[in-house]
Amino acid sequence: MIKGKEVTIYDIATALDISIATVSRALKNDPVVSEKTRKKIFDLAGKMGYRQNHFARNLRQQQTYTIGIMVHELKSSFMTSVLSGVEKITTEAGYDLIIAHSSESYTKEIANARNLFNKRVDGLIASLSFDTVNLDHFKPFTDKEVPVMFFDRVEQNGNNTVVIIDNAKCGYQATQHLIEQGCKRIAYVSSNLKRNVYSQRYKGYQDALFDNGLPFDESLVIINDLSEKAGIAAAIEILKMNPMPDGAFITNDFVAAVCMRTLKEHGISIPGDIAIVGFNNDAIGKLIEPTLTTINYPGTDMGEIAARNLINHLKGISDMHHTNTIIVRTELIIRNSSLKKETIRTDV
Amino acid sequence: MIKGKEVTIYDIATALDISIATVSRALKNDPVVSEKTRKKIFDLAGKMGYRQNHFARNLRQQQTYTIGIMVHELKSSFMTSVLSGVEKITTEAGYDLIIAHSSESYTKEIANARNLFNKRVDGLIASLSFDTVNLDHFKPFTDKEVPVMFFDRVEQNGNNTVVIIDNAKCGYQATQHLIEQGCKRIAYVSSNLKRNVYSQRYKGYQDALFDNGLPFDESLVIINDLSEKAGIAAAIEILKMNPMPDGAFITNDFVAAVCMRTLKEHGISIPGDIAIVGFNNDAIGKLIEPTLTTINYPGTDMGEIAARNLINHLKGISDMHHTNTIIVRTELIIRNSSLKKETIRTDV
DNA sequence: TTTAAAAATGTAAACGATTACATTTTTTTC
DNA sequence: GAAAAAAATGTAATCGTTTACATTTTTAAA
Repeated sequence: MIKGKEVTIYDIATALDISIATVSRALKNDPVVSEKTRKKIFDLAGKMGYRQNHFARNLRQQQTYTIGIMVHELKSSFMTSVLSGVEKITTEAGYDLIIAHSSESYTKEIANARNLFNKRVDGLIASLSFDTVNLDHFKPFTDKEVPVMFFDRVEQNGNNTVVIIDNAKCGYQATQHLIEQGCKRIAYVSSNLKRNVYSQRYKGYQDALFDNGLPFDESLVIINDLSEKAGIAAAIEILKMNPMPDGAFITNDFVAAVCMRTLKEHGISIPGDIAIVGFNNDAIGKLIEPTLTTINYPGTDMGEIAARNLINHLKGISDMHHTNTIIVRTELIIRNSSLKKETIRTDV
Repeated sequence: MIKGKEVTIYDIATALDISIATVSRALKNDPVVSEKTRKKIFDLAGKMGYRQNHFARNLRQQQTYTIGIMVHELKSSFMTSVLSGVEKITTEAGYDLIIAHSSESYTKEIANARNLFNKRVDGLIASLSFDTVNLDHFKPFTDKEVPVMFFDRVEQNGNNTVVIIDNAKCGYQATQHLIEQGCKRIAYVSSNLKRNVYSQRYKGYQDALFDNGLPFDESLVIINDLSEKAGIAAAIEILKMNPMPDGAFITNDFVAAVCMRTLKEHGISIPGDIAIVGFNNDAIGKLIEPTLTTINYPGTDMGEIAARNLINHLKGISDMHHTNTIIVRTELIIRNSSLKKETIRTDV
């Protein structure tokens, strides 16, 4: 069956002298058709090179079998992990995936939402951009009852279903660890506090200080974006602090790595002069020197969980709206950038 | 127009008491409809919240406005760059993108090809897996005249259209650079030589040795995959070589970084004892110590070029088949891992 | 004003599946 | 062996566009 016109159920029906209805039913494994004809149809379909026309099916069924995913960027290892988790589940379930990224721009995010809405995705998975101010652009989806699953960067006040990690706990853990290493003045380097991930880590940081009887000093807080430039700037600022902090919790591994490089260039020793904890468990953490203590952030799991819940909802297996918040487990990975007290580790 | 049934061109036609044909034409900006009615139709469509049904259109037009991209993995910064380049172009042109990745498995690649074929993508962009042995699984596409654009890892013997870099030249440049730094025994660490990217770099390596009157020594060649384990293994092998090489061309930045880490753990100084050149210009190159000399690999450009050519072909603007090979420019980025002679650089 | 040409609009048949409902065939029951 | 029940198959409408071809309306030419 090389080249030429596409094979349709009409062709199969004609060849077998039966009706298209039976062919259609057989191909869907509808138990109502007899085993004998089912086999005949499958055999011929295979031989003729039949492939289902999804457009005809989707048009008729008013479903797209497509799910959209909106992310703020594609280039971090966290996001590619999420993506591959989502892709795994959606592919298994026979759904297509449309990926839209906003490059952290609110305007672009709105455009993406509109685009995916017009493409009529059956469901949506989304993580918010840096400067997203509200969720109005998701209203068309909820109005049309298209389920939306938020992950990582979310807005928790509404009654959205979200998949997140416990950012406050992680922030607390990271800070607590630095304190245990003897740090007394701990800087907090992070991003836009409008986003839950950063504000919650901030809260954890503050709580840990408080619980350990350490003063909170706002001049130790540096807020910027996630660029290389921001990492360098943070280092410069840290160098200027007087007295210099003896610890820093930097909520992104890449920024932490850049920051560390700049500090080292200025003769600062890590962790000797300043102990550092990052966030995300990017691959770089094990390659830079010293190796970076960080929070492991299970991207693949988050992606799988978000996708699985969405699809189960679509298939009517379970109702997403009953589960409001899913929290994924994390862990502190201790490496050398924070170990003021203990011996060098090369095992993690 | 919240909730309820979807607005169709029938609704618009009825409301305006004109025919659906005119509505359809107006919405496509067919110049045959008068400016006056066009405006009326657009206004009402906006007001009623009309959105085109792509399934009806695609069914009728026998086009999917979807292009597929097959990659061997998603997690490298090179591949995400390619992806974002492709995505940019396809989105602008109104095409959807379906991403399929094979995790370097030939079997999975075949399955992905079949899947995308059944989804009836209008065009395909592909980079081959590690152990792909032939291109038979792309035959259905060529049979149905679905254009296929290969990039990076390609098979050049057929008459495929390919977007690549000049791997031989890059290999030559990297090796030449090491030689200029005084290296006499240069190891070559790479992957499966079945893939053009690695075999061509190998050729460049050999040619550079030859042109400089250096002997080619097969015992200096290490072939493995791209994993962390492979990087460590390569370092161990290098350490065992006697005499140890004074330079190494490692055709992947991540592997190079891991290898360097292991070498340093064994007390080897870089570039003092051994100078190293990587490949890809990953972000890690600027963060590890010493910073990594590498070949800049323009992922975004490759993605954009592949996508643009494919789409121009689909739109009939140009014929892909006239252009067989597109070579994208690259450059050697010299950093500290290879500088035996010159002074430390912090500027690149 | 009539007529020819050009511009605008309309009619109706695809595109390829799904599925409610109708009909036929087969099996079971008495 | 007839009637009833169950199983299998068929008929035809439907999903929302696009577009070849037909028709009407407007404009230009004579």
